[in-house]
Amino acid sequence: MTVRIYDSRQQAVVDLQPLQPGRVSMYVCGPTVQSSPHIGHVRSAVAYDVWRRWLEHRGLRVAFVRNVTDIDDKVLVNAVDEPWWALAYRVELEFSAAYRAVGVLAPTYEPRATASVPEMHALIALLIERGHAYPALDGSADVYFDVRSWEAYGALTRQSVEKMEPAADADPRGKRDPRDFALWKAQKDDEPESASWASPWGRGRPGWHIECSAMARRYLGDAFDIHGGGLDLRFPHHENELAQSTAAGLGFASVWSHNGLVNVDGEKMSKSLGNSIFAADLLRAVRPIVARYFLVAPHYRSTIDLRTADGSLEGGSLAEAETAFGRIEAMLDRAARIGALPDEAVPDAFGAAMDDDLSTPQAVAVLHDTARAANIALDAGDDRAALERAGQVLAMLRVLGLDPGDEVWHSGQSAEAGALASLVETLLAERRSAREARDFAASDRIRDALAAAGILVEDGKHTTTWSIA
RNA sequence: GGUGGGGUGGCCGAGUGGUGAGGCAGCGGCCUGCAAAGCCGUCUACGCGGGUUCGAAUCCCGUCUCCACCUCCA
Repeated sequence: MTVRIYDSRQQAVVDLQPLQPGRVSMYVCGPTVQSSPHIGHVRSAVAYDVWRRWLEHRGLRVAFVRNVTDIDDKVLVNAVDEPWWALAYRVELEFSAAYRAVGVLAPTYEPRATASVPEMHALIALLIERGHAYPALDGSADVYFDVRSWEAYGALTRQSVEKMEPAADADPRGKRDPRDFALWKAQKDDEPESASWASPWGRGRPGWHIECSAMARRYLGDAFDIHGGGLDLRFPHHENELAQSTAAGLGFASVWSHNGLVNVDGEKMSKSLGNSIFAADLLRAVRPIVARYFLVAPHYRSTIDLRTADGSLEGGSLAEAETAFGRIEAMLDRAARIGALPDEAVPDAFGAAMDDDLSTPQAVAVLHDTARAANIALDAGDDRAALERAGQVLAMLRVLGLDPGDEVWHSGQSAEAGALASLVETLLAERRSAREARDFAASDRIRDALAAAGILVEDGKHTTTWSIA
C-alpha cells in the first residue's frame, strides 16, 4: 500500500515517496505568537497531527517539526504594556495548552525563530551571493529577495509577477521591484533594542518567511518530504519560502500540503466581523474530544463551516458532533462491560480511505459502520463478535487521536468523579431492588431524581448504565 | 484583472462512468413495566441548459452563482 497525498504545487494527489525509505520529514507552519489561538489554528494542528499519526501507523518514522515564529511586526505592535518576548512566550503557552487539550502530540521538535537567526543570516548571504537578494538601495539595513531574478517565482500559486500587487512589508523606495519582499528588516527607531540582532547588513530582525526556510533546513535538511500549513499561507508565505529556498540551491519540500480554513456560519472569521471562535471558546462549548472529532470528521482540505445555533456554540454543528461521537462512546461502554476489548487491526476500508489523501470522511463512515456492527452483535448477545468489532473501533479511534480512554482527556478528573460514581451506584442499586419488586413508582422516582441532577439512566438487557447528560 | 475551490436529499457532508457513504433531524416499527439506548425501515438528492455514452452527480461545451487568495492570516 502506498500513502497518497495532495500536492498543492502539482495540483494532484501523488504517491508519497520519502527521500529516505521508511522515514518522513514534515515541516508544518506553526503560529506567529501574536495573539490567542483560534479554532483555525487548532484545526491546522489537528489535521497534521492526524497525518503524522497515520504515517506512523503505516510504519514510517516521522520527523515532525512545527515552528513558533516569535518575532514579527505584529508581535511588536501587540506588546503594548509588556516586553515583546513576554507576549510571544505567553501566547506560545496558550497555543501549547490548546494543542494539548485536543490531543495534538508534541512535535519532534518545536523551534523558535529567534533561536535560528544565524541560520537565517547564512541563507540570506547565500542568496546575495547567488544574485537573488540585495541590500536595500536606500542604504538601510533592509535586505530584499529579488523577485525578478528568479524566474520560477509564482510557481506554487501559478501567478505571474506582472499581475501581482506590490508587497507592502517595507518602504518600496529601497526595492528594485515593488514585489520584492524583505528577508531582513532594519531596526526602526521606535523598536526596542531587544528586538534586533547584529547582521552583516546592519542591526535588524528577520523578515516574515525567512525563518521557516532557515528552520526547515536546520532541522530537516536541504530537502525534506512534506511542508504543511493553512491554505491562507500559500501566498505570500509559502510562495516566498519556496522561492528563497530553491533560489539558494536547496531542494526544499517535495510535497506542499495545505489544510482548509474554518468559517463560522458561512463567513470567514475576522476581527472586524467579531466572529472569531478562539480555542478557549471551543473548549468551553464542547468536550475536547468532541472538538477533535468535529475537526477530524470533514476532509482536511475542505472548509469547515462551524454552524452555531443563533450564535450559541453549544448548539449547531458542535451539538451534532457530540451526538454522533457519543454513539461511538456509548457502544464502547456497552462492549467494555462484557470484557476487555481485544487489540484489533483497523479495517481495510479504513486504511484504504486514510491512504487516499487522508480521506477521514470515509474513514469515519467505516468507524460508524463498525460501531453499528458492534451494536448489532451486542443486541444479539454475540459477545465474541461484539468485542472484535469494538476492538476495531478502538483501533480506528486511536489512529485518529480519539481514544476516549486516553489519559489526555482525563487530566482534569479528581476525587469528585469517584465520589459521584459511588453515590449514583448506590441509588441504582436501590432502583434495581424496586424494579425487581415491580415497584415502578419508586424506580421512576430514583430515575427522575438522577435526571434532575443531569444524570441519564439507561436500562440495558442485563445492566443499567448512567452518564452525565 | 489574475490564481484557485465550490454549488449533492430538511440540514451537514463523502463520492470522477454502472446494485444511491456516513452523520444530524423527522416519521413508522422492533425491543422495553414506561422510557432511554440500540437495531430495522422510511423521507430516494446532485445549480441551470445542451452534448458524449447502453448508462453521467461523475466526462465535454455553454451558462448562472457562491467563496478564498493576489504581500497581516492556521
